[in-house]
Amino acid sequence: MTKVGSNSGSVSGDELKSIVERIERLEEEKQGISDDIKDVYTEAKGRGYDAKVLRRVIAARKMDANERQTQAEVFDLYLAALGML
Amino acid sequence: MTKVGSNSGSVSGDELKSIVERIERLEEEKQGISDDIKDVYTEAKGRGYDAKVLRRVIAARKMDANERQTQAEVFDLYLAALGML
Amino acid sequence: MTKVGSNSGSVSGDELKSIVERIERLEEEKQGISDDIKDVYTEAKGRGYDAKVLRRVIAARKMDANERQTQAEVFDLYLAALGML
Amino acid sequence: MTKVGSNSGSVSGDELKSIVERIERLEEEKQGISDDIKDVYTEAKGRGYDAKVLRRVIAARKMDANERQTQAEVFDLYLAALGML
DNA sequence: CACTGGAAAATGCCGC
DNA sequence: GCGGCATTTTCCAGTG
Repeated sequence: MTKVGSNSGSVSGDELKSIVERIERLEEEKQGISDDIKDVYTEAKGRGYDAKVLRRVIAARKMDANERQTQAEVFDLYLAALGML
Repeated sequence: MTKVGSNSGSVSGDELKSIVERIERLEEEKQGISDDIKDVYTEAKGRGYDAKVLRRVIAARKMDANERQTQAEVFDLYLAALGML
Repeated sequence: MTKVGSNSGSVSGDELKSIVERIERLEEEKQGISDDIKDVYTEAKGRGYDAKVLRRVIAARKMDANERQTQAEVFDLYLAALGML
Repeated sequence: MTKVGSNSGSVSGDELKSIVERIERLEEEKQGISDDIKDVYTEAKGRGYDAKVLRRVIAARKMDANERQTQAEVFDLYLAALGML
């Protein structure tokens, strides 16, 4: 049951306000970082890199090496089954 | 575990092909409808309507149809606690 | 300028309604097909296929063969430059 | 054309590495903040708040801050034409 | 033809 | 553990 339900229609404005503001503050920071990331991609693009591929590289690095290998194998297996290899 | 893992590296090409083709067929149809929608927007634009606003009207109506009031009481209560009402 | 702007605040309700309803009708159909696609993925999963990889296979097939090859080469090139190959 | 295409198959590992690492660093920070946000929601939940509603409150405030009234006149006009006001 | 903004897809999370 | 939902990310069309 929620706080709302458990106290008959009254909520501490201060407590709630604090929570909301903390979240909003964090989301601002997060947005700032997202913007920074975007900037780096833009810069990379300016230097001649292909942003799309760059994203795939980052994603690949994030993946555990073994997992990556496994997925690649399954992928090829499916292509082979479809006669595409 | 995936099919791949469970049968030592072999996949029925026919079954997979059937699945893939069904999906591709459906995606084609879907694309066709997307094109139709785009056509309507284009036509509307030709008649002087603002496509951007049109989209917002559609979105608003969808929200209407769905819930619009779901959880609204609790929501208003929170807004009130924040001094926003 | 939009229709709205060009006729001093009046819009033909019938014409607009027709447009909106046509779009909504099409979007319903589209949603239905999306649901169908989801069903096929669910079924495939039930048969042991890895849905994630399946999506990649579909995407690969959609891509022009040459373009795919090019992207793969660039991808490997980047990995090599990073000492990951 | 990408850097790749323009230099016959070779990419400066150092430059690329720098770019990739900057992005990865930023994404780490971003993830950390996401975790912080999640923590706040968890804490709020522990105090009896409904996380789902909280999210809607935050979203509503964001819309407030942004525009809320952008294009609203045209929008209302269309709604009126549709008999929705 | 690059950029912005909006739609679509994919991923991840939370609940049962 | 799985399905549904919300968020995030990716893609694409419209615009200057």
